[in-house]
Parts: sequence; structure tokens; C-alpha cells
Amino acid sequence: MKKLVANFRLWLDNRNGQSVLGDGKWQLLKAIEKKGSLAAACRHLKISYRKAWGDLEKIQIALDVPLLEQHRGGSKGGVTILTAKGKELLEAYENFHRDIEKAAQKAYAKHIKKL
Amino acid sequence: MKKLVANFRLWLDNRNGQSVLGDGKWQLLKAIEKKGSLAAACRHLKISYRKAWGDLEKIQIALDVPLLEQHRGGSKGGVTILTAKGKELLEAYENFHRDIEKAAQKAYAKHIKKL
DNA sequence: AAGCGTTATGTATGGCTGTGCATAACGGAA
DNA sequence: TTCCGTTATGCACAGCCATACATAACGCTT
Repeated sequence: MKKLVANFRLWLDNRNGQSVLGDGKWQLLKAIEKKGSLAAACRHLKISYRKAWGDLEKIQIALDVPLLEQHRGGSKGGVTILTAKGKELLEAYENFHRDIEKAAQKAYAKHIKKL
Repeated sequence: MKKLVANFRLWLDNRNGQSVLGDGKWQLLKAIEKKGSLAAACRHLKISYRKAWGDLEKIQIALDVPLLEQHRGGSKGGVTILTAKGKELLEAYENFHRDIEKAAQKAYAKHIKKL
């Protein structure tokens, strides 16, 4: 049997099944935190601004607490920054993700590697 | 913050990134094992025969070991059964999946529940 | 007032994927 | 030999999603 590689995806929904945070939005929030603007985050991640903006809208719809503060105009043209809740969720997701990745590696070694 | 629900997906690729086994194909193999035919498995899972057959073809392309024996004709019209390797992989995947699901629940309680 | 960079939003286009439909081969049963 | 249920396979079509393009609002700077 050919060597097998394990992959996983992880995401959080609200109770209506609307997506709140997965790997894509996670990377997006991280990039926004780092860059301070959505446009800069998109350039950094090489994704379209249109999609990123739509993703943020979906988060706002799925959640009742705003994770971001968005402002138009000003000296830099505009800014997007994370709220305290945003940072909190981001950190929680990162820990969540890391724990599961570890578990996946362990489970891979235990069940799949030997095949 | 609204209550968050954790979801995950798990799958195995070969080294070329070709998909070998994920939740869909896992359910398919299980249903084939139970029913003894691909057509019956599709009816049971309510998916199209066309897609299921395509998925099996992808497995065969991605792997070098056949997981299935497929026969046309005969008293039942035809049969599809798992090979020993097929059963082995199926079982390994189930254990793999179960371990990670447990870990996900634990990680959820630790990191996400409190939000 | 004009310019710049960003947020904000609609619309169209292209690709991917699942589905539906059609057809053929196969081999035991009646 | 005819029939039936299954495996096998091509092809057209619909739906979804990311991308691209277009345009407007906004507020500091010069």
C-alpha cells in the first residue's frame, strides 16, 4: 500500500450551522491583526478582497458579537482591527487547533502508519 | 457570544495529494461491506451511483492495492465486496477517526466551551 | 479642492462537482 | 432466449464558490 498522508479540517459553527471560524477565516483574522487592514491582509494572503470581505460579513451574521472594528477614511485610508472578543476567539481557536493537530499526529502513528 | 459548535473533517491522501479515504468514501465502503453491492449502498446512502462509482475509481487510482472486488452479472445481478486490504484500511480509518473525535471533544471543552 | 488608500457592495464569469440520463456489458434465473 | 439487477462509462446540465471588474463612500493630507 502506498504511503498515506493524514489531513484534517476544523471549524466552528453557530447552532444554526452557519460557519463562524475555520482555517481560512482564521488565517484572515491573523493577517488582519498583523497588518491592521483588510486590504493589506488580502494582499498578504493572496486572496481577493471581495471574498475576504464576504467572509467577514458571514462571521458577523453568524455571531452576535463583533470581532472587528472597521473604519473608512483617515490618514491610512482606513483600518480594520480586532476587538477584544476577536482576539479571544482567535487565541482559543489556535489552541483548539493545535491540540487536535497533536492528537491527529498521535492517532496517525497509532493506526495509519503501519499500513 | 452565541454557542459554538465544533466540526472537523478527516481524510487520507497519498503522497501526490490524491484523496484515498475521507468521510464520504468511508461511509461508502461501510455501506458496501454491509450491503454487498454498490447499487444497494448508493440507495442506502441516497447518493448517485455515478458519483459513488467515480469515487471508487479515484481510490483505485490513488492507491496501488485494490480495496474492492467488483463483479458483473450472476444471480444477484452483480456484487461488490471488500478485499482484506479494504477491510483493514476501513478499520484503521475508523479507529483513527474515533481517536480524533475524542480529542476534539476534549479540546472543545478545554478551549471553546467557556467562550 | 483634489488625491490617495481603504472599506463597502453589486454583478458577471469561469471552474469544479454532483446529479440525471442514456447506454452497454455481464451472467444467472425463469 | 428473454429478463433482471448490477457493474461500467460518457455526457449535458445545474448549483456553488472564488475571482475579476466596476463603482461608491469616507476621511485625512496636501
